[in-house]
Amino acid sequence: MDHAEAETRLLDAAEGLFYERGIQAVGMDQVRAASGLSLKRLYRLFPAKSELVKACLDRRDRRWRARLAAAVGERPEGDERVLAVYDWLHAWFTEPDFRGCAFVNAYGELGAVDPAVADAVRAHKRAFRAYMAELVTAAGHPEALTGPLVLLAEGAMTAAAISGSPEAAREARRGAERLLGAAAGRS
Amino acid sequence: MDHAEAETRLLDAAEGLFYERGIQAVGMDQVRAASGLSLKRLYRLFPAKSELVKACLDRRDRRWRARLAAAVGERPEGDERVLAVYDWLHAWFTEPDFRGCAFVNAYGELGAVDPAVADAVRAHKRAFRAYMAELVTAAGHPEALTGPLVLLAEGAMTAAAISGSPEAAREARRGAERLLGAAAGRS
DNA sequence: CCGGATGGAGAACGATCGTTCTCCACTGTA
DNA sequence: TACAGTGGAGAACGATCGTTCTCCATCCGG
Repeated sequence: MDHAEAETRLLDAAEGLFYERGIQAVGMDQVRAASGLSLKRLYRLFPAKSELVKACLDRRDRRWRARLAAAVGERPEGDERVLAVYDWLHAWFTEPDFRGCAFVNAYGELGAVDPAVADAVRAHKRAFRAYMAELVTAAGHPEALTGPLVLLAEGAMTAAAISGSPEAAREARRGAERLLGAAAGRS
Repeated sequence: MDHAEAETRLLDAAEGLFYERGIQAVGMDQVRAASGLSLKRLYRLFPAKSELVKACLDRRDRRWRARLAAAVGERPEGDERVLAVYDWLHAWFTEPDFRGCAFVNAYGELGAVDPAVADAVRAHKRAFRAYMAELVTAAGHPEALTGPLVLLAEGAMTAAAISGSPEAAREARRGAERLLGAAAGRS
């Protein structure tokens, strides 16, 4: 197993466990067992748990935004692309292992105690907001609509996690349709 | 110091520390030091940390909803009362020690690992949603508006926590005004 | 076949944490 | 003054965790 594959396996295992059970609740030995690597190799790749956490968050940020952008990109330009965000959220919430926004979870757990985590979370949310602003202005709406639209998405993530139902995405979409003027909405 | 005062001091200290730094990051000895109680007395009041955590969440739920209801009750009936929620959120976000919704934080940290925490969080959010539904229908709006209005508030809590700015409450209010039909809004 | 390096398995270490226990100072009573 | 009982301070215990170290099997060039 070469360096790149080891790192991938490690990040896959760590990210999955951290997301499923919480970061502090997962020991490095469980990460080792799930990744199949030896503890020595694990610590050569990431000399401390905090660096492994940061690497997981960074990779998840890139993947999450890429998946969102891919789903949005399939829709025609305009309001449809804004609303596609909520449809993608619904698909995400429906995944069996969905447990909320990993960044919100990490912030609640470690934001006050680990500045690197807090920074990563802020950067992720800032990037999401910037992306939404692009979609909103590209659809010809005033940028001031971005705030509420972001909050609907944000609220849907935590509401879906806590309630265990993807319905919040539908509610968020209905709210977004109304905010946008209910012109291009489907349902 | 009698039983009731000891319990109050303990819950005050524990809730403050848990909220400020996260639950797992605070040791029972720090709770003891902050409360001024002895470890023996502390464990007589709550035989385990998990029960102390649950008591903190329960008390915080009652106080949080009472404070919200008090602020809302000062406004005239109708849309004003719905919008008062967001104004109260803004005041809350502005408090110097604001660090997001304690229930969302607790859920991210322990929801997957402590069912009592998960239950308390679900109950809190359910109660908030029911309260919003009351305000929405009392103002003569269809109940279907409750979902998006709740999500705006929910999203504002986490956005304000992560960004460190209370501005999200203003954005949520503007979104809510638009959802309600922009009839009774102020700004 | 051999010697040295590599890496894996897992024991070991030091710190921390939740919880319990020990010891003692103090109180109220006769 | 003697004494039983209460409660506080903090040591102690056992478990867990992040991290490092030890030991051994395996491989490779000669």
